[in-house]
Amino acid sequence: MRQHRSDRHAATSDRAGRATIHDVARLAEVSTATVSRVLSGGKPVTAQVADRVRAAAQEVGYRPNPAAQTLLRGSSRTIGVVAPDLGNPYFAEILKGISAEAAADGYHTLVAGTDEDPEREYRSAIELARWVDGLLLCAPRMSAPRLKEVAAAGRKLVLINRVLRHPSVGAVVVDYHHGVRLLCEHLGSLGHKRIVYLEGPPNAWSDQQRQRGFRTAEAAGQTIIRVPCGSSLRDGYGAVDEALTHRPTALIAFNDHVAVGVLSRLRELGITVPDDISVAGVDDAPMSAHIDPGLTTYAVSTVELGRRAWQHFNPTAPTNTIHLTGELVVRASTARAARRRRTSQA
Amino acid sequence: MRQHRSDRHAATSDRAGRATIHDVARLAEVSTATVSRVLSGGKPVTAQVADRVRAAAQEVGYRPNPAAQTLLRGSSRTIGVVAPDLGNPYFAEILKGISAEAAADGYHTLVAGTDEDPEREYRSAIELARWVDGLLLCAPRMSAPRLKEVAAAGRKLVLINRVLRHPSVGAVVVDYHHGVRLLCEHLGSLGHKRIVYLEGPPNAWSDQQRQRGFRTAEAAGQTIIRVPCGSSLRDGYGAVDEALTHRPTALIAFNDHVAVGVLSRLRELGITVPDDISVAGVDDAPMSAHIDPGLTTYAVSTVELGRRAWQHFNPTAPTNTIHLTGELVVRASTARAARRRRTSQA
DNA sequence: CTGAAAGCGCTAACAA
DNA sequence: TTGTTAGCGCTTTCAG
Repeated sequence: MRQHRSDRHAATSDRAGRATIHDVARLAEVSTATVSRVLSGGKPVTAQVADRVRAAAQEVGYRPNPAAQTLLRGSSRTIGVVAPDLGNPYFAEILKGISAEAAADGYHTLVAGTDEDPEREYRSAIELARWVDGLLLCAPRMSAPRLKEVAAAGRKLVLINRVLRHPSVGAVVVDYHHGVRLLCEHLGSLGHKRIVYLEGPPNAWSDQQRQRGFRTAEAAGQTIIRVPCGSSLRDGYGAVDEALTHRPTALIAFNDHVAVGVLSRLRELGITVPDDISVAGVDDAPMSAHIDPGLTTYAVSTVELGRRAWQHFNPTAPTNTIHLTGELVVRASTARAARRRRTSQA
Repeated sequence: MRQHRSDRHAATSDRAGRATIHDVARLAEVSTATVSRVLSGGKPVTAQVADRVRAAAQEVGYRPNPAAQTLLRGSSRTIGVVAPDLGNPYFAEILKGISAEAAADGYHTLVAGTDEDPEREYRSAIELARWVDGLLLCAPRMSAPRLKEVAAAGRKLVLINRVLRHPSVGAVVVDYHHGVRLLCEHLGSLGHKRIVYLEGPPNAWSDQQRQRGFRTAEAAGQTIIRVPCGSSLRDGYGAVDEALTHRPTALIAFNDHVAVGVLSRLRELGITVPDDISVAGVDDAPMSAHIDPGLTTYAVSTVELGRRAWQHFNPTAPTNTIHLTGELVVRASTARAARRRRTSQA
């Protein structure tokens, strides 16, 4: 007993999807070519034949084998998305946006998380490149030469929050330099002169852009102290104690998740925000408007990010770098700097 | 100028990945069969030939075409994950967990978000079913008959937070009945007798399980008032005003995200948690321990969920329903019920 | 141990 | 309008 089965009852739902085009052709008494023509549509076929084919296809529950179609067409109608941390809401939202756009155009989305590991990132990208029509790398940490390897291994490469000098690689980046400048100016206008920056992951291009913003602030006379941290809530929580040893009047976190961790630890320590210290984040996560105190941050739309990234996959689109500018959102976590206590040794 | 190119320089990185097995065979002066044998490993080949093949493959940057392999093997080494909302951190974490497990075993992960739409959910599932070796549906909203159709259309179906009477469908579910009972007992012991439940999405099986828990609480003498809400932060924010018209002493939200929205709105209204009203969530989101006040909730490990789900894809695993039990986490958002004011009309 | 040939399921070119 | 045929890139018999 193999593929065949003329029993009518079992057809509709039993092994739906396993039938081949030959089964349909046999049942409709036409050639496989005709079946293909009917089902792909827009081809010259007699209405009567078309109906017979469709009925047969329905009956056996035929769905074309996508691997066969891919092999033939040379396109899987699939894109790949690689992100450092799929659990991070920021990347989750980007994934949501891009996969929705892709689905609307009939594309599937393959994902891979890399746990911030540049090596796994590279391997995942190379691996997926062979499958997909286009590859989207979110905040890739790998080196530029490897990025170029990936570009060469695949059809189309698009980067989010990373730039690469390469003729065929598109990118969508948030202007974090601008964001940090806005944040620093805001804090400066509130009298803050001594600010700790809780740094993001090493190798993160977007952290380097923030650093540029801080250098601008330093040139303008502000004091910026850099403390290694990371990108998650826990990282923020864990970096507070060291940050405080530098006696800042304000903290700027790599992103809002870090900032939430920071607020949590400060609360534990009995330090009031914003009275004792101001805190700001970056990215405007959904929760940032809803926590207490509301978080001052730099807001960029992740849906816009996803949408723009998808546009890059349009073959007619120019392969350039799109810069997205956000805006300062001032909430309750920042306020006028507390007068520095002369000697505030605990 | 088509596929061929004997220029040595261009080989390594230029069009890496586009070379076919024939290119390698030609360069190594062997048959394609031998190339295949060498590259798939474990086949009898002379060491010398193997070296020559590997060198040739390296030189032209050969990577096998996955569509061809899939067509031949009948397996894409890919699983599909469908979730109502990819941006929701709960599903993002499940996706992270499952895709990490899958990747560790050499499987890829296809994703689809459905925006809570049962119709799109069904279509995505049917679509993916043809591609993948296994399908994971997170909290599916579609009807049982349709679920069975999906099960029939694909190779292996696993459900998260939904059960289905079907011999070949596995499931991993959280015992929300238990969770809600714990939450109600906890609140009961604090003197709460009038509790509003902010309901989850209609059609959500996991909401029905919570409802069972509430019926148990009602049988034990507590008063539960149900208010339609949803699953997101915004939903929670928006449902508070109606909830308050019922004058509860405590609120239980469908999940922690909803609860955060609730806390936010209560704060706006000048209502203090837990002094004026207690609030609890479900799922123990990462932020729940870090917000103010810390959220009392029912905690289940999403990584455990993902890991168990992956186990179901092991062909030797029994196709049963795994029940995951969580635990009550008491934090600052719940406290003894305030003495009811006789007439507290605003 | 290696090569030749068949064929996975489908679509496109060419005939009829 | 329809059928026949070739072949996408790979793996796997079956001979040698």
